[in-house]
Amino acid sequence: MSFEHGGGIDLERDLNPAQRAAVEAGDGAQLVIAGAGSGKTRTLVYRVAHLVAGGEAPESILLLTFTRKAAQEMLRRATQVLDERCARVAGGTFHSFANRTLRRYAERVGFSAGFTILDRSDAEDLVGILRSEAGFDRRERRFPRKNTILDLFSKRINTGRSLEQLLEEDYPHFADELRPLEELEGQYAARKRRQNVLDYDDLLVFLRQLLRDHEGVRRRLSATYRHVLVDEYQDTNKLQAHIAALLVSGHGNLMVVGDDAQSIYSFRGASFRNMLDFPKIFPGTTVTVLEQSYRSTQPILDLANGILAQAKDKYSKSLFTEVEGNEKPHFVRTPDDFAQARFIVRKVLELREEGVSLSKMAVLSRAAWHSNSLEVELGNANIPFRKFGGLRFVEAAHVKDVSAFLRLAVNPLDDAAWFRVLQLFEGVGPRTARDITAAVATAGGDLAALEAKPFATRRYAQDLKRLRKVLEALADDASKDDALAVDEKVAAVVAYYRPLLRRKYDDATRREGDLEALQVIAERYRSVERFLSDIALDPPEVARRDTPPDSEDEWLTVSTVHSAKGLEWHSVFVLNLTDGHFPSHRAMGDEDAYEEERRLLYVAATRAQQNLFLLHPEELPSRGGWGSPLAEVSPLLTEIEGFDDLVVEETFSPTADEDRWADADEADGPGSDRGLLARIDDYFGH
DNA sequence: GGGAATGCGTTTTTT
DNA sequence: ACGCATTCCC
Repeated sequence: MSFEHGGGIDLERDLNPAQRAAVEAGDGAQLVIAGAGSGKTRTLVYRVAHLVAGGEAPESILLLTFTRKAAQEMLRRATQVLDERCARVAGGTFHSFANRTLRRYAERVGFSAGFTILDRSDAEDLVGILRSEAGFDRRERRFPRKNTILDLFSKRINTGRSLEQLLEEDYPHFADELRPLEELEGQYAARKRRQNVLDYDDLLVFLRQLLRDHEGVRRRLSATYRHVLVDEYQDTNKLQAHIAALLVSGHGNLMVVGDDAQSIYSFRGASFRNMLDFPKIFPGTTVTVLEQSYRSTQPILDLANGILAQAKDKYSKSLFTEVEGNEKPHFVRTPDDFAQARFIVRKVLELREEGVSLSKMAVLSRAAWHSNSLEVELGNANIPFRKFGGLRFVEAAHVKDVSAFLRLAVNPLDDAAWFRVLQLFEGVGPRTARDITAAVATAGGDLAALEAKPFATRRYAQDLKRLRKVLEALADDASKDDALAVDEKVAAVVAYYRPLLRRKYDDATRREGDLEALQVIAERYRSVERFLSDIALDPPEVARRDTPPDSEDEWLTVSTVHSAKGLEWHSVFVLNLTDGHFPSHRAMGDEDAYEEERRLLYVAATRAQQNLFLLHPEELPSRGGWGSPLAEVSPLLTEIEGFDDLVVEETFSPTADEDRWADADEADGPGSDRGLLARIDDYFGH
């Protein structure tokens, strides 16, 4: 198409009337309620292109999205629609925007520009240190654990409720601990400030503070970003909504896009009420509703609408489509987990024979571990796949260890990093790590403290001495000519860390591979600070499962529903639709949580363009280990009115020769050579 | 007796 | 991978 090479945009041709209205709207506040697959991204892309085409400087447009990848993708598309100018539009997540802005204005909120960022587990470690310092770990009465404590602090910040309220509503059994928790919260804040570290919530809190309390800065930023666009607005929290509003306080040019029915992040304080309340903050808001789906067939939408019909609280909207196809979603019963995996393997191979590439198929689940046995079967059948969601590359213990060294080189006051690094040594546990950390802090970050009195005679004295040397080498002034590049620093850390790694893990070889990957990633960076903040805020995507190198471009997606947000595939499989897996048993007895499970299923179903398979294993290994209780069909499905008519029901059992011990070569059984063909293709290529 | 190492059971989602 | 409990070591 010619429009890809610039020369103006054809809104008439490329957009429907509702989309066009949103794209062409004038200045002011705008709310776009966009159903699944209704061209929400397209609308944002064209809006950006339209603004730039109309003469707006690209640098004065700010696009806030849920992941950095989403922003990059949109801006890439905008450059195709218009021209290269769109690549200069500012984009990223709220957190990365906060990071960039605070680096410039850190002093205004009592930090200095070199601050380091604590991810969730670092923050937990720090809370854990404070918790035991205060003696809460050795008390008679039960005291909340570090991750519960952090949940409380985080919810207070992100929802605006008070600690007292939160305890009462969500943790009544800890209601007596209000005082100590408040105290702990104060200490946590003070400690972070002293160490010049920020956690995820702080990035937002201090950005808001900066905007709210510093008029000059607010004006300058508001003048810099003359148009602010926010994607996935249903998954923003109060704090983020406040930040967006403050950012545009000078002009009111704010466009937010979202779908209340797809709000799936309330566990971290998000509220789709932000959508409902938006027009209250900005009277005169233009509201647009996008209801036509360009993604899914009508039978899939019928089911999706059916799921939503049960929802308690929503904007009403009803999706329709002109997409061709009348195949109803399949509701597939299998005897167990294993059969479920076999069904998927068989179906995936079958679809591929029909010409659907692996990259157009996805298997979605409620929780990352639900796909464990499937992954084994995919491996047996030689189906390349990539897994998204669950534990990430940079969250793996060995990667965290290496980045902790780098953090110390940048910021020797980072207690959480010390705590982690010190425990790598033989003879150092939580208690000793805490003492050494405290000694360094008292010395104001002077590494000489490592070789001072009490520790100099312990058996780990040599380790501390070497640690000091390594850290000093890393901290060498970056402006010097012979300073190490970022990847050289990573290499230096890895070389030092390797023996420690080998002592700690029996699968050290695999982990060393990850560290090599980390080194490659580091090559792209010119400063350790940047490298570290990206690791915390925009974790690089590294496939966690082996994909045969010759099929890099073609792999099946295995993902949590959360990580599938915003994406779509020709064929989608949803795993484990049983009472307790999807919905998660954790959501039982909590109406709001249960409603979120419903929206989650809605998101899963609306990822599908042509085929949707809902799987129900009738028997799953039970959680305790003993016995194998029958798994009831997910109430999320049985509650749907007319469910039986909305789906095609089928039962699948692997044939006898397809049993658990069957060799992969015989996996497709007699009478079928489809699987064989697929494997021949795999092996020889086309 | 304090603290480190070891083993066991459980596992929602993520910036 | 983590918390938790038990065992082991200095």
